[in-house]
Amino acid sequence: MTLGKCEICHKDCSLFNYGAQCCNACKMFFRRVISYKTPLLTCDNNEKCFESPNQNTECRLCRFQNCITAGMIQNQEKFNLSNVFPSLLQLENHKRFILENCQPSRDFTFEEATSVRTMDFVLKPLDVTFDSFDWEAMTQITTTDYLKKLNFSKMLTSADLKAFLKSSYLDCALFSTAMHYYSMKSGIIYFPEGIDVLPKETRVISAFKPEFEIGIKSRLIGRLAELKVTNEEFLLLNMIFICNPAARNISKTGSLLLANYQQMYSNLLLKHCQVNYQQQAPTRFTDLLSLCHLVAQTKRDICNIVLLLQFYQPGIKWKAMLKGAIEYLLEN
Amino acid sequence: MTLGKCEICHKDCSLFNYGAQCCNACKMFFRRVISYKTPLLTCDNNEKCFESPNQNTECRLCRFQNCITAGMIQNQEKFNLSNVFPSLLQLENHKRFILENCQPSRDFTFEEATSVRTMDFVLKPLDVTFDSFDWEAMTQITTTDYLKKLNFSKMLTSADLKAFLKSSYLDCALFSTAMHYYSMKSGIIYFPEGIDVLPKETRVISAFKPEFEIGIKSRLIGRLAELKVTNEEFLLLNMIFICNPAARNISKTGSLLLANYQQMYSNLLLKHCQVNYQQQAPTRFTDLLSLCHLVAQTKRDICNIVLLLQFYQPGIKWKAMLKGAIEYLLEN
DNA sequence: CAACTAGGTCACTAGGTCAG
DNA sequence: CTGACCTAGTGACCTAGTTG
Repeated sequence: MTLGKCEICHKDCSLFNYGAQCCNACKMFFRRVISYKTPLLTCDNNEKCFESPNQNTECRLCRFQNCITAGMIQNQEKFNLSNVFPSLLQLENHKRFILENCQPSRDFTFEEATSVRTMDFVLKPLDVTFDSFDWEAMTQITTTDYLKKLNFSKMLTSADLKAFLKSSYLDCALFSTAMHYYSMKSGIIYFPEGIDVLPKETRVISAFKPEFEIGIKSRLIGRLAELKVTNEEFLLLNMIFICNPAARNISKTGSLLLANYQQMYSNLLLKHCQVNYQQQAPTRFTDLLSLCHLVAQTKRDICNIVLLLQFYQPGIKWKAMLKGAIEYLLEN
Repeated sequence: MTLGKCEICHKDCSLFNYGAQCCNACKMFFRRVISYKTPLLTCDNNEKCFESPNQNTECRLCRFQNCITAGMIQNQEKFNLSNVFPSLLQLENHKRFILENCQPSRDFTFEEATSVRTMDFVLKPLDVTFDSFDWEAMTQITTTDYLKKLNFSKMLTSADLKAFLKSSYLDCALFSTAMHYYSMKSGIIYFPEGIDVLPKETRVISAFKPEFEIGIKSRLIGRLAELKVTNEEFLLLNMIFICNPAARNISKTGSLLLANYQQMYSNLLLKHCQVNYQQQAPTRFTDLLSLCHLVAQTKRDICNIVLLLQFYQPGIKWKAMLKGAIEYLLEN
């Protein structure tokens, strides 16, 4: 009867569950994790339990990594629109509230912001005013904080979480900002209190062309308006862009997990389009996905601005957060 | 071998089952549903799974809708008198018990009563007395509750269930009341405790002719007595009248399902007549079916009374239930 | 007897429960 | 949190009855 072994715990087993040959115990474990019944995942063994197959201590995180490696994947059925929207919306609103009303409890570094540790925020006194750099740093910190709260973030190893956060936070921040100001009927993006997203230092750069500025401030938002993107579509698209299995330095397991989630969000968006657009669903779906290119282009524009700033204004004192972010950005 | 595709799940398939080209899996699914082995049917996807043909997630309700649309129909053989009578009788008796001994747990609206949600009843204290309007509302609520418990009701989408309930509850209530008091040897209908079915407000209407009153109270019951309608005949006739494929606002699929059931109950009644009346079976069958016109006529009379009441007694405060019911009635 | 179909059986899996 | 055990839905396969 026992024709094989559980791919996770290597016990004798002939069952198939969630797409992998696995015993009942591992099935139940996987199910509890992916259904967010038991969200906390840490490893006391340097996240290397699974590297030695004869190890007798397997922590929950490493056990889950094994599940993903074995190809286990959650049933799409419970991952439906009515389950997913409310939590995404709540996270998005919470992020916006923190961004507009709080400040970080101290000067976080880029490495700290992209680590597993959570960051504290305190209410911002009314007399504190942020300049463009402050807002940029604040946006990055709230965005990484937001990304860490996503369900699948808690299923990544600390190294993969870092790789994921570094690779996705900027796309997420850009897309989310554009969507926010589009929904406020604005044609360009800015920071709260009407602060320009481009620091004043850029004004004196002779090589700085107006096309650049327009590109950054209104290319993405303009397309959102053209397509009349709804909030639901944005939330799903954002997840699809974020779950990038090709994130730099990510492990094979992390990549698999992100690919699974990207697939599920993608299916969900297609379904959403089919319900709302019938025959035009494939066109709508493609139009929405093509926003990905605009986000990437905006990111390249920002990269160029940073290079120009470094060249023309070498004396700028970057905040800890921005310094690290820029280093990562220019490493590409 | 594979000359076509399953009309439900679109897999390659050359079989015909239950009147449609369909694979074994869909055959088994349909069989289980119509035999009430697996009664519960809900959709998490807004009941639109079947609107997009390439969807990978198909819920049970939508899959069943597809079966009906493909023309699948149950074998009449298992749908015989000895299977059908006991459950119909039990539902009818249960409704009568609730009507005479309970009251709604709160003031339901017409929309609530015709939604999928079940309604709660509580035992009526002995000192509570109902007037004519109370009884009318109570009759409508118990009737919709009764209709929701019919097997095929659980196979309708929520929208179709609403359309079905709104279109059928009054016929059902009128016919059932008439049958009840005919079987009690009464010549006219009334409400429990001897309450007049016509509210006292009608007495002062000058345009109110006695023929009207007689029509409503004794036309139908008189004909039941003339024909000496048996309880079995009533139960089947009631189903035939209720399963009206021409219900207003019903979808094509819902209409098909009701037509199927109407056909089956109709076949059953004819068979029942043949057993009990031999050569006179066709005559008996036609006589019984003609009761349909009397129910419709009684409904028109009620419609007229409501119009008169609204004209002569504009100050009446209708209960929530009656208000919605009247609006629907007068929309025709 | 060969092709076909209604209905039965049963191994299999997703998900729930509950004692430990 | 864990995992043995339970339940319900599923669909491949089987059987018996029908028909040309």
